[in-house]
Amino acid sequence: MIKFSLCPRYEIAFELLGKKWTGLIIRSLLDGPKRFSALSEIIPHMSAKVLADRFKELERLGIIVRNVYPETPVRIEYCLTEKGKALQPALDEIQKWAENWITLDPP
Amino acid sequence: MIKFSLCPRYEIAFELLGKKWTGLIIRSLLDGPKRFSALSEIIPHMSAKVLADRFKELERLGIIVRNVYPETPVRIEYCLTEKGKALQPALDEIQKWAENWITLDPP
DNA sequence: ATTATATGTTACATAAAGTAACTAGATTAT
DNA sequence: ATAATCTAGTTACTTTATGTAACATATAAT
Repeated sequence: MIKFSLCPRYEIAFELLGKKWTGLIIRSLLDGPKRFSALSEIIPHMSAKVLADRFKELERLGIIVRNVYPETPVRIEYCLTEKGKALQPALDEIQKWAENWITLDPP
Repeated sequence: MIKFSLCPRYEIAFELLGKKWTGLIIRSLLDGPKRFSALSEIIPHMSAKVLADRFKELERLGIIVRNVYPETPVRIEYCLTEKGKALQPALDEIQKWAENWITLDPP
């Protein structure tokens, strides 16, 4: 009997996207480079601790780069790489799905 | 100043996909209905506890249905709804991204 | 020296996931 | 009748991930 199994690359992709906040961080950065404080405002329920963790992991995986501008006060921007930008079609499809199938609770 | 913010439906979509194992479970079910033990074999590192939790949540969200066949021994199948099947394009794009950008460690 | 600002870090608390043993209900074997 | 088997979970307990709020560091302006 042939056993169905998942693609290992797909599994690795979901080690990333299957973590809380990651999909929101990357989508925010598709809009353009952003700094730490800006991301914190865009995703207010995410703690600074987790944002720092995610930035480190995304940088390690080559999905974002950290750019330091020694102004005053210092400005640090996080920017998607080609690998990161290449996630846009996938995240756009999730957006489409959400618009078609998610109903918001009435306020 | 206009503040960039994320689509609430997209955020809800990632409350789902941003949980460990969810993306793998749904992708497996796109292949056809499957039972508890089959999923456990397809995703061997996932515990039965979490699989039971995910099945309950996915059913609550209307993404899967649980079908009971009173054979002997009992057979229970989990099957994607239209809402669940509609995730296929998104997961296919993640698959494409993974094939283009994820390199596997050499064995 | 004091203040201000951005970018984080740290210590501690709670929630989520992992592990391994166990349960329930329905056959089937002894 | 009792024990063994099978699927589909559950339970008690441990470990990991995330949340919270206070603190640290670097730079420059006052």
